[in-house]
Amino acid sequence: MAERKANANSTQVAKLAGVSQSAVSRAFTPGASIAESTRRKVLQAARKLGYQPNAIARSLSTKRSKMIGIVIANVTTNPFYPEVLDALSRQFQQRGQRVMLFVVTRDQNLDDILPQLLEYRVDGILLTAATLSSAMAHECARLGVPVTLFNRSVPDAHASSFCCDNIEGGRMAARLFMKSGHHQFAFVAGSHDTSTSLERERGFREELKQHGLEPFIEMGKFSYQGAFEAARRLMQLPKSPDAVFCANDIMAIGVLDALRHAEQKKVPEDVSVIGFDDIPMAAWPSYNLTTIRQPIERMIDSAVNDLLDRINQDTIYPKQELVPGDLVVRSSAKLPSGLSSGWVISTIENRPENRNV
Amino acid sequence: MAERKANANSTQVAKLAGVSQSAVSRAFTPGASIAESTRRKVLQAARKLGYQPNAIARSLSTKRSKMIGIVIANVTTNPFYPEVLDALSRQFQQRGQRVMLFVVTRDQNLDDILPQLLEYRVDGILLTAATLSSAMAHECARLGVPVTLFNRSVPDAHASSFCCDNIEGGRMAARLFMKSGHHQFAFVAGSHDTSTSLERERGFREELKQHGLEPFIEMGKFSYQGAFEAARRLMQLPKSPDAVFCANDIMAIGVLDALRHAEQKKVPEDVSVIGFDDIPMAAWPSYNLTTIRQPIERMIDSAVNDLLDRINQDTIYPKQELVPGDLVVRSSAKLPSGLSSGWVISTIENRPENRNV
DNA sequence: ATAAATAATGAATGCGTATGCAAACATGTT
DNA sequence: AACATGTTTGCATACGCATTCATTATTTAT
Repeated sequence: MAERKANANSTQVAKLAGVSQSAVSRAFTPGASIAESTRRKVLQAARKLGYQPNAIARSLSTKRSKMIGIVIANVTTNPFYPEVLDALSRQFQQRGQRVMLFVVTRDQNLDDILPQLLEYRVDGILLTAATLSSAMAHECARLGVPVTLFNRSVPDAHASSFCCDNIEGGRMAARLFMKSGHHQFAFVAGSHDTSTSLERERGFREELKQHGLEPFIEMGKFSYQGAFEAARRLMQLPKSPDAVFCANDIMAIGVLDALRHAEQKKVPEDVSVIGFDDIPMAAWPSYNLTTIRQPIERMIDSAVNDLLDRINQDTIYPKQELVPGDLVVRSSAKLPSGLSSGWVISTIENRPENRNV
Repeated sequence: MAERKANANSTQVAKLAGVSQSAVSRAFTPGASIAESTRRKVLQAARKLGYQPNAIARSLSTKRSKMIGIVIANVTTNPFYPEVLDALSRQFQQRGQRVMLFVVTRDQNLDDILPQLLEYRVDGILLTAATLSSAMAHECARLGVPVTLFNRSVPDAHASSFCCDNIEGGRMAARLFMKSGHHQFAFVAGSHDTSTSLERERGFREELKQHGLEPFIEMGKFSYQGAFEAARRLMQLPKSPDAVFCANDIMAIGVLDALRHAEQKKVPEDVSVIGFDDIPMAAWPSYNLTTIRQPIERMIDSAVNDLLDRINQDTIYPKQELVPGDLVVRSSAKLPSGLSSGWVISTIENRPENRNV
């Protein structure tokens, strides 16, 4: 019985419904000027023909593709990014935008892939764990395509950016370490050209420096494995650190595993570890990671709102927003007296831990 | 100096280059009939105007969007899927296809989101961790849009499907358990309506049954947390199991953590655990999970090839492919004598473990 | 040199929709 | 009944490119 109907278009529907093609178009355009009776006729004819408006043609005509380009890296190496992608994608779907996705490696040059997005006339671009060359920033500006960076600070003022306050995060880690009486500090960096890693390092350093202290630095390459090896190198130092701050959680977990399984160290008795992000795994009992939580949902709400606003009114200027993180105290770092595990210390408010396990 | 040039089109380029609009089109169409000299003229004019072909218009004209719709679930709860998404997306990018992404929850009905893909006239659809209603399958077939399921077996013959041999995987787990002298068996299921979980359970059961054995079943809801709780329930049974097979790795890890941190059990001395997938975390020293590896790359190669082939020639019929998994022996399950940890037992070949840590 | 074959070009049209505009219609007012 | 107001409608056109077809330029064969 499956009648073989080919892909109908609005003209065919119009003919069947006994109206003009315009009427069909209006029947599918919310808020268009059309009588309820004709709309019903049209919809009925459309159903009969299995008609569905062609979004490609609509895009051409309206000069709006209703597509957002998302560029993301590190999807497999850092569980933080699948979370970001999930939240972003849901938000855009919900707001009636489709997502055109590009997965890249951290070192991949966007100058080859942004043009592909622009070819498809995406309404806006969201970059995550990826940076924008200023040539490309200008190109997007010229074409009037708003760009938003997520979790990367911005090179010039052509793009919006939404970041956790990495510097303050680094400071918080340093303060906690110092308050609970550590002596040798280390920072496991992600890379030397990523704002997140650099800023977290900077805050950490600066806060230590105010007390005349200075951390060792090791490179963890933003990966479990890289951090695992970095931890081993740290432990071979003559004065090996008893307080290790990592540029993100996945590296903190690598460090924890190295300390426990390769170095016979107890955490936090011998060495304290603090991470950054608060990925779900951080709450697992095997790790129980003390970390700086990035308020993903809030950050993404802001980023999505900003991007959609800039798409709809080009009078709005790009914005740089810094969202404060929360120190989530678990048990991978020694506690100063008066603090107990399971609490979130926010720069805004204190509230009990209410997530996961 | 940034000359403010608006978004040019082929006609403007043609005028500047002193040729026809057709020539411009041909200059950007590989293999088109155009003299090298005119092509150069066109490209030069194009550069001067900052012209880039409009893929939307091209799609309308050619009736090929060069877009693949990918629908994926569980991105945040199971690290296996970010890996899949990463590989898929790369493959398609490399083969000149853009990706339109939809992230859904496991229980979300695709009948609302597939039409959105069809509106954009995607050339093909790839479904991962999501099932296809037969109404939608028919709709896609009617419109001539090929559909491929990844990691889900197929309800009817309108779609291709690429799966790991889940039944045989379940069997392998059962055999390993039995060979190393376990007595009480359990299966931690993902859900009761997902082919992966059902098939893995079935293989496990069938193999046990041949020896007159039967496993306990607990529901782990395809999540760390769900499996954590399932493990606790299992340990409260009068004859608590000493061999637990989980429908995937993330649940196996949840079970491991529950056994160690909530139940004071030693793994594998008291209880053996086997997972499924071989996600990167499975190789971490904290877990060292014995598991059935899904050969992602191979499966994805096949899936992508099949989908692109079906896009390019509609004479090709959908295909159902079953790829054998490999038993990766680490140390979360007791070993039978003669087997040592760190080996991959494949149904095809034996080869040393060569991944991660 | 000429015929025959081949390559390059431009004019015209189509892809499927949205929308400005003017005409047609409905509704309410006096 | 005539008018003013507001709502619906269809016509015509634009969106930007690919492609067919007929024409012209170029090459190759004889």
